[in-house]
Amino acid sequence: MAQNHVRSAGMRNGSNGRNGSNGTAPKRTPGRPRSEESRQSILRSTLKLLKQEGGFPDLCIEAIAADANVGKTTVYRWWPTKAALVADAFSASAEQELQFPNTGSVYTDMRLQMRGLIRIFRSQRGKVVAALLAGGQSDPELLEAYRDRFLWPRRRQAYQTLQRGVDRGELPAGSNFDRILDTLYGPILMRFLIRHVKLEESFADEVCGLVLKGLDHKAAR
Amino acid sequence: MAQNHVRSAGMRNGSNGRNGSNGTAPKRTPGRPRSEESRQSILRSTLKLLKQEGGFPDLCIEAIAADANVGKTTVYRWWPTKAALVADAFSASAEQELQFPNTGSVYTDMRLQMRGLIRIFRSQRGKVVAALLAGGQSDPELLEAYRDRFLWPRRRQAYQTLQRGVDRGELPAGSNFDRILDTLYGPILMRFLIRHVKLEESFADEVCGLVLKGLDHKAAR
Amino acid sequence: MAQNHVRSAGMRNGSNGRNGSNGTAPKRTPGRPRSEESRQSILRSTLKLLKQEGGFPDLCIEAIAADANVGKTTVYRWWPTKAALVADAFSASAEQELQFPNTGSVYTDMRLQMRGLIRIFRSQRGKVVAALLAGGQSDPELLEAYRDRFLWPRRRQAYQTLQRGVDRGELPAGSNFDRILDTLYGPILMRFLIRHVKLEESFADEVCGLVLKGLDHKAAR
Amino acid sequence: MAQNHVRSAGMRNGSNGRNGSNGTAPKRTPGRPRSEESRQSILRSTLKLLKQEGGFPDLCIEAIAADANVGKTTVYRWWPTKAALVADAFSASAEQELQFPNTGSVYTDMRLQMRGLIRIFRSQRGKVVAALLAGGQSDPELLEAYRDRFLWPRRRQAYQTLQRGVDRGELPAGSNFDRILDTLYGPILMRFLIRHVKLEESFADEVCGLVLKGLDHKAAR
DNA sequence: ACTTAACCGAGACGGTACGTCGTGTCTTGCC
DNA sequence: GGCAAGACACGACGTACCGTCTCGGTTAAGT
Repeated sequence: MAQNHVRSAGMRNGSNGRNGSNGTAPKRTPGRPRSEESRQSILRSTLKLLKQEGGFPDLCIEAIAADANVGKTTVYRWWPTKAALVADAFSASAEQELQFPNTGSVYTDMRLQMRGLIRIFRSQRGKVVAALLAGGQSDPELLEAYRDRFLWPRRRQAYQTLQRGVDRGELPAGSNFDRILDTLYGPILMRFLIRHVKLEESFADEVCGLVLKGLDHKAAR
Repeated sequence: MAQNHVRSAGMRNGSNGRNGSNGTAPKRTPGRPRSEESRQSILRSTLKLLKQEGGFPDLCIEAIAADANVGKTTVYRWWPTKAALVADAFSASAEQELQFPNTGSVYTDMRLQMRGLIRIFRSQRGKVVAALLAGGQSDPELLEAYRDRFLWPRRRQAYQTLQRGVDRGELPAGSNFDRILDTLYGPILMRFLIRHVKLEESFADEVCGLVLKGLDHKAAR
Repeated sequence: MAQNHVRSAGMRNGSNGRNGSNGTAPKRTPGRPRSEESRQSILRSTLKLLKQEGGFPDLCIEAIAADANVGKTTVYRWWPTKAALVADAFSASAEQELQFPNTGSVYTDMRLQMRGLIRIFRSQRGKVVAALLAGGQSDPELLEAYRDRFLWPRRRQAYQTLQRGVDRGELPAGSNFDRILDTLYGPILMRFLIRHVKLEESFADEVCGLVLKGLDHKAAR
Repeated sequence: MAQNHVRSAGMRNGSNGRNGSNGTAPKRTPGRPRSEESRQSILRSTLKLLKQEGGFPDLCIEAIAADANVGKTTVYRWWPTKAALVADAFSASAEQELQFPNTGSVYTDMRLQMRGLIRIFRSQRGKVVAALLAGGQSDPELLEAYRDRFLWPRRRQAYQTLQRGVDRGELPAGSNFDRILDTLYGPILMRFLIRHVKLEESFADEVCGLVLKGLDHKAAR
């Protein structure tokens, strides 16, 4: 629900969202408007450097500004911390992905989406997620950003997928969705972060088998 | 007793592994022996500061040395990186806890141990684990330290617990233990790290119910 | 009245240099005329801040613009450098003071005027003069402004005063006026700038005594 | 008298000044001693850059550190401000110069020394003095440094020179030395700083003539 | 009345230098 | 040879101003 940025870099001027009843004046703040070009250049450089070096801690704003051909001030003007910047950059890159399919089977829907997640975790993009979660351990705002922009949007879709399963009778009515979802995704996250066992796409199938197969006739609450 | 660090600098001298009666090599290098007092003071300060500040990234060796009343050189002499130091400090504090009980029921054995883990995660010690995992995302050695000193010792015990379940017929023969364990512990780790849902001890019961109850008559492979 | 700045940007338009009756060029450029209010506000703020902070080097245009409730652009539009601005501000504040009296005695005329100068040096206005001279050491234009607007106007009057002395026979004919004047004012400037001895008004009397008394019967060339 | 540095970069260790009655322990502070090489390198670079660029205000510590192959920290460790650094650098370069001769004539002694001063003012070194005095107008400590290291040492010598004149009967007994000296040097300083008249060596002769010739039979108090 | 042109405030922009902090290394004298 | 103390070269930090630039909005003179 809370969909705002870490510290809203919001829309101050520009072709911004409708403003109420006043149809005549789009109410721009005075002064030179923010450079959209710079903004995107910064986010692009952030992702680029985040994938290269030793992750979040070795990422330095000085380098981002240099890479983006931008003054350091411009970075600091719009993002209060390195964390907020990374969150924004990640979020900008994680727009329309990891949709849930609708195959008529909860098991298949979840399984396929989880496989997609594992694919992302194993790609370059995985480093960004790891950096975000790692950074979040010492920066509550960053963690909140991860939840708001990555976790909740997807989980809302997951709720619908599970609900379809309930409606179809595949899952018992009254199932605790969060409990199920954490039990499905937790194992993937664990292998992703701890790396004690190689994370394969097939692991999605295994976890789904373990968790969902047992549900169709046993109680999940 | 003498805990070596990640990039083992071995034991050169000092009051290490007793060799009084051993006739093979009473060899002690010349010079002043390593100060056991300093060593412990450093590890103590490391843990202390790790719990306080913004976790691993904000932890600085300068502060540790100051807090421990020790020269920076002494820290660098014995630990090659901040990560190694933290790993050692963590390791030194990870006494024998989280033993698995043997109640005659896999379900109960796992459930109780998982509750213990959640208790630790929710305590001050949790911050250290979080810091270690966070740091490990950009430092493979640190992550390896976590696995070697925290994960594997416990998991070896868990294997035995599960095996007892198999022996008793509670679990199907040929069960993939790692798959089961990751499905049990992953959800806890997920809630611990992402904090999207409050991590309660009862969550251990719920996950065990979801995962283990379905196993006694469904195949886990 | 309209004081141009060092690197004269001339007068383009505005309610400046009255040209009502002048038939040659009543030419006024089109467009909005320069805001006299802003101009004075800027000069006022410049002097104000120059007296406060650490003098010329710590004076910053950003602060002037803010203090004057004026856009930075407006300052830069009319004054090419900080130095030019300060020179203008100083110049605008250097009303007709420090007139030379005409008592019938060179000694008295000089002495009284020098006392007036010392009074100014010891007042708030002194800080501005000091800032101007200090800034001038690394900015020839600024120094030139000091000379043109402060030194020469007064010195021209001083020449007349000395000439009256020559005419009256108080000073030898053929006296080198600059040499005399520098010998009179140099000591005051020295104490003002170096502050090794407190600068008192009576010092004017002492220097005049030392320099002028010896002149009426000894040759000054 | 007060001969200390701006903020004494004093002698903490090294082959320092005799320490009282204890002949055995030269009492070195612990830790790595200050690098004499760095110190000199910094002072050298400071003078070099001060002569080049636009004087004191354009001198930047970053450039000094770079030119001296030294960390910025090292500069800041030993000199609190740019001003203090310049004062030190200047002082280190102004050791044994501008001695007063002893020719048997006050007039000649002063005249020759003043000519030497003018030579310095007209040389590259003059820029440093100007920078020091300019900086001093907004930095009392810097001005104090100028007085302590440049003015007073020389003035003490000047007192002796004048006293010899009194002893010889060239100057009236009870002469106010500071008044005389300011009247002699002030004019030179004025022409040096304001540059309204070219500063020639012969000006020393002229001022001495004007001031000292009148003294041998007129009272200087 | 309408256009044109220059002004104005606000404030974002790419930069440069600031003074500070932490890094990992080194150099001392003492233990 | 370990140890504390602490100076060293280095590099990134986050801030302050620089001088430039774009905005929307005046304010007149010249149509």
